[in-house]
Amino acid sequence: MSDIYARIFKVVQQIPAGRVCNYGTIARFIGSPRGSRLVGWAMNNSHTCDDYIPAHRVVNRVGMLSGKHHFPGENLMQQLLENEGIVVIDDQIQDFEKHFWDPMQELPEDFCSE
DNA sequence: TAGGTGACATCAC
DNA sequence: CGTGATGCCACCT
Repeated sequence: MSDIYARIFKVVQQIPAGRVCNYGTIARFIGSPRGSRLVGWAMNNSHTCDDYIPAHRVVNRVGMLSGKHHFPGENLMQQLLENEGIVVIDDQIQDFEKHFWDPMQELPEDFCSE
C-alpha cells in the first residue's frame, strides 16, 4: 500500500462519529492539495485496508453522498450517517458546515508527517 | 509504454 | 447564478 493511502486512511479513521469531512480538505492535509480525486479513489479501495474505514463520513465539498452507490445496499451510507446523528435528505447532508470536521484544526500539525 | 478512469475541485463562460 | 470544461494524482488495463 502506498504511503499516501496510509495517510488517507489514518486521517479518515480520526473522523469522530457524527462528523463528516470532504475530499479536498483531506487531500490538502495529507500533502496532495490537488489530489482530491485520490482520496475518493482511496475510499473506493478502502476495503484493501485491514482496518475499518468510515468512508461514509467522507463526502464531496457540498456534503452530498456522491459515493453512496459504492456502498452495498440501497442507502447504507445514508443509514450509517443518520445512525450517527447526521440528518441526510436526498443524499444531501443537512447542516453540513455544522457537522464538518477539519483535520487541519482537529489533528496535530505533524500528523501527516509521520 | 501509453491511454483511460475515478466516491473531486476549481476556473471560465 | 448554472452549466461546461480542465487539472490533478495514483491505479488499472
